[in-house]
Amino acid sequence: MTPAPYASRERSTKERILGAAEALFATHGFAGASLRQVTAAARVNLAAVNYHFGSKDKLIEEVFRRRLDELNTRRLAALQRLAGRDDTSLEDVLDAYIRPALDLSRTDGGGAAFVRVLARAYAEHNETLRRFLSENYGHILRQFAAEFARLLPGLAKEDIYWRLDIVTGALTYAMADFGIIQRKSDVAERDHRETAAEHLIRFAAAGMRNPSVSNAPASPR
Amino acid sequence: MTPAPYASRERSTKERILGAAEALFATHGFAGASLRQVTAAARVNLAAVNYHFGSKDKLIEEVFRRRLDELNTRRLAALQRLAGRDDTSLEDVLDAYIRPALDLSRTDGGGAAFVRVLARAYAEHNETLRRFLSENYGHILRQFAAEFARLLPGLAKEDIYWRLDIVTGALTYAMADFGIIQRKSDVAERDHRETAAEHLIRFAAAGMRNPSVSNAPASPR
DNA sequence: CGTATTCTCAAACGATCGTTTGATTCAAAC
DNA sequence: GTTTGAATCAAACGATCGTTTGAGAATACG
Repeated sequence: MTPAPYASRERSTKERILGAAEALFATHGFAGASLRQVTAAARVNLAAVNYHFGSKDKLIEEVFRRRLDELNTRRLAALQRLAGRDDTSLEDVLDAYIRPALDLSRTDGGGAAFVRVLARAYAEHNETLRRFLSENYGHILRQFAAEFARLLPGLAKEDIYWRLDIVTGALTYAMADFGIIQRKSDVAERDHRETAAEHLIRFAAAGMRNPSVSNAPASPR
Repeated sequence: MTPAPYASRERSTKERILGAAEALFATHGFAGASLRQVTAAARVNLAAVNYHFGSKDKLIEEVFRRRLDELNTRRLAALQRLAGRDDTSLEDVLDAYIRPALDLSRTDGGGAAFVRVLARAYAEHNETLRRFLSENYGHILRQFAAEFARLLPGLAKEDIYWRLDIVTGALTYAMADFGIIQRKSDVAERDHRETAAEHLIRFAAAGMRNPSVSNAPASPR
């Protein structure tokens, strides 16, 4: 009918599918969002998913890869601006870890949806996904742990990983906007997230600075 | 209405369904676990779910109600042993909040599965479920917040809710065993969880005790 | 006992799932 | 202008989903 050349379309079919899938996976989960919903939202044919990605599982992997590559790159870049410097504070390192995730959630192009997809992946406990995330994640985690170890010399290495794990939990939870605290209608969403980030960083810094616990029970009642 | 006719069986059909549903929802999610899987695991007929619960959604609600009633009761009982006393520490109150969830995850009767179901519910972001949880949750939260306010008189009420929210995030994450830290093979699971709880309580206490942040930006770079 | 009620069961319902097919359309290479 | 390979499309595939049905078995009550 219309001889509109594909190259002149706003976005390619693959990108439209990835965007729609991201949004729908965030809302309905991986099992809950069907390929018919995804392709309808992306305004492409149903068969396009299997043509371009091979299967639904491969599509899910691509949704992750697209965002995680950028998130990890940004975290590392922020960390490397601080690592080894004398004037680096604990809050700075936590900021390098937390802020890129926050910024991602503010991206216009669906980043806000992705952080919910990420949180969902943790909940799904899917082994394939876990391994995939762990591979892209362990790398980052080790570098941050090394910098924390430098700033907190009195802390056992094991304690650092424990506490970084706790921070990650609170961050995942906060980014996905699970919280009981409801944003007031007169507060913009980015201000709400900024406030959440500040609370989180302060909280995490205090928890991190705590003296080592390895040989002292927490609450001996 | 009538007393269980199959009273001689090990467990009633309803209970067997609830147990199997809990385990399968934890593993595969609400959309991912089918009623055929559930009824097969419970060794009951497929139609039994709709007969006893009305629908799959109602079954999901019952899975929550059964455990949450007990969890909330235990948290309140622990809190009321501490509330208002002179010798109550911040760690004690956090213990009353965190420990019952921990204990629940150690229950033989599938409690360990339920904490993962609970975490999943947060991720699902289902509005019906959220409202249901909020109703059973806001009640608890307010009482704990009041006790925290007593022990931390310098802290704004808003800050208390923010921090309690952060603790809940880290707790939910920890209970569901999402963490990157893998339990070593020579450490029993309950020891692993005990260690996680101690770290969490210590971390949370330090974060809670932090001076108020409401009028001071976190990381003014 | 017989009757009523509660529960279980196999079978089927229509709907929707992920995936595949084969024909058709398009842009570019020759 | 013809050929070629990539991309899109409508249609259908078998499988599985939640739910419903109606008959039969088990229990309770008169």
